[in-house]
Amino acid sequence: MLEARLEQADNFKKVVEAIKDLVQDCNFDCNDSGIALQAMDNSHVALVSMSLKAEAFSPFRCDRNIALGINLSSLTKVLRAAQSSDILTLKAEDAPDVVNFTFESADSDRISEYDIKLMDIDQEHLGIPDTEYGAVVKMPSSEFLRICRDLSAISESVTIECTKEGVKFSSNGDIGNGAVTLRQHTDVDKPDKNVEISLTEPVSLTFSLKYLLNFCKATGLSSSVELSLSSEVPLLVDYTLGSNNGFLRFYLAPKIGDED
Amino acid sequence: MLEARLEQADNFKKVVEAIKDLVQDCNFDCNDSGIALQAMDNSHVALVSMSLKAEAFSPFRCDRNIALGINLSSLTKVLRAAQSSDILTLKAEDAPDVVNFTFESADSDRISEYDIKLMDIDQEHLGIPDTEYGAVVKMPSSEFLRICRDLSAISESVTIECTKEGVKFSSNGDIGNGAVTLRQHTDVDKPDKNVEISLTEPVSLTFSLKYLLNFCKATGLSSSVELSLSSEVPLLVDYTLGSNNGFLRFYLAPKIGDED
DNA sequence: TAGTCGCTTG
DNA sequence: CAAGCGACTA
Repeated sequence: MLEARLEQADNFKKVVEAIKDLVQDCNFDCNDSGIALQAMDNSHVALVSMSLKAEAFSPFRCDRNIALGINLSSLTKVLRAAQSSDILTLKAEDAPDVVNFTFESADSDRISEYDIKLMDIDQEHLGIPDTEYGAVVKMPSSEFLRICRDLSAISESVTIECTKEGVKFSSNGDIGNGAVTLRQHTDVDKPDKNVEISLTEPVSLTFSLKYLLNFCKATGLSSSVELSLSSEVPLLVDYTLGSNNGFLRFYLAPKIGDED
Repeated sequence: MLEARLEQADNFKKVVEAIKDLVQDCNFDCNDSGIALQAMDNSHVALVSMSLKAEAFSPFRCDRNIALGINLSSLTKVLRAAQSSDILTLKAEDAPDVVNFTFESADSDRISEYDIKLMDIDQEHLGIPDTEYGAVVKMPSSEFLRICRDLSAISESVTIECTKEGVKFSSNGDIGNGAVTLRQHTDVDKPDKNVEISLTEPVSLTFSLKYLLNFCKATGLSSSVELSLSSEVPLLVDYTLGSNNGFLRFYLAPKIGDED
């Protein structure tokens, strides 16, 4: 059986909120090391990969590997019933029909319990190659959100250009053009504001802002985000969850004809 | 003649907003003790009973008993013209064709006046038996709203089960099941958050969430709500208006086949 | 289907 | 105290 208790229901809510617009149904793969999820988005352009390590929970118990096939829209409905400071406990039998979510208010005077029916989902298991990226940019997640939002007023797509000078996000559209350039900088006092660039090769790739904005729903999960780019390889947008208790990663194939 | 002056138009607005979706036309029965209203909802499943005591007004004058038959949708339109902090005055002759609403801004710089035509409405007077309920639950009205909302994501109906341990709201639906349990608790520091249960007999009854959600439009009128239940008797959902100046009560017949 | 209002969260 | 998200209304 599976039993996983999370002190802050909020974290799980945010993870689900961040992926529910990309994926309809997916398996939550549970084993003794934690809970993981991998899925292509509905239009097969983006890929989501999430991991919540066992250490994120206390306690965490999972006797056998089980795949919980859940409809994310049902899950969202249920999670809406959780106050953010509630304690969330996830339970399932070894060959389950349902997964059980329990939300307890901190003072335990209110207990909500929900069962969600499970579904069989074809496990199109997606090997994600371990790529050596030409450029890795670490920046504040709020900054990334801001840039995607601002540039989406200009165009549907953004070109991310990484050189040793910095990273440049630019869009060209009908009303004009826009570009935001970040230079690498580190400040020990405000590590959250750091922009760090590791470059082995300059890159310039173009992506759909609609998807990037979707990924940005994970902003609340981590103060920083890591963008990894290489030519002709999907962009990796990586949010590391607090205390390194897991991650939420999005992959997005570049647009082919470059500029819009 | 009738003349009733209410310091806060807002309260009257909220009362009307809370019932306008249940009832199309109804009589406002005015006499020297105040203004009252009773009506079945359009589908004859729910009953609304409102009372605004004379003390809620200052001044209040009503020489003869009069029934003001008003179309609630017209009334709503007129009341929308009132700012929430306006002073509302309601006037009618003894054998009136119209009822007059006057809204004055607090500083009296703005006076709006509306006449609504009255209609003859068959006074199907509804004796509401004075029931001794098996269970009475007093809880924060916002909590009740929250529960009805959450569970309506699961099903059309909710079963309310009252035992000496607490009160349990549960729903079964296609995507799964949900239940919220509240234990009795009182905290003198936060009386608004109290959950108080008076039980003479355990009860379990099922109701339509659509109607309950409708009743919840009265949430803004009172920080707490009282649910009274007995087997095979309509549920009473009771919002006491501020300073005990009246009430807004809803009655809803239980669903027969219990579970959905 | 779009805009407004209220509620909840950070 | 301000912003974002969700619900309800027109």
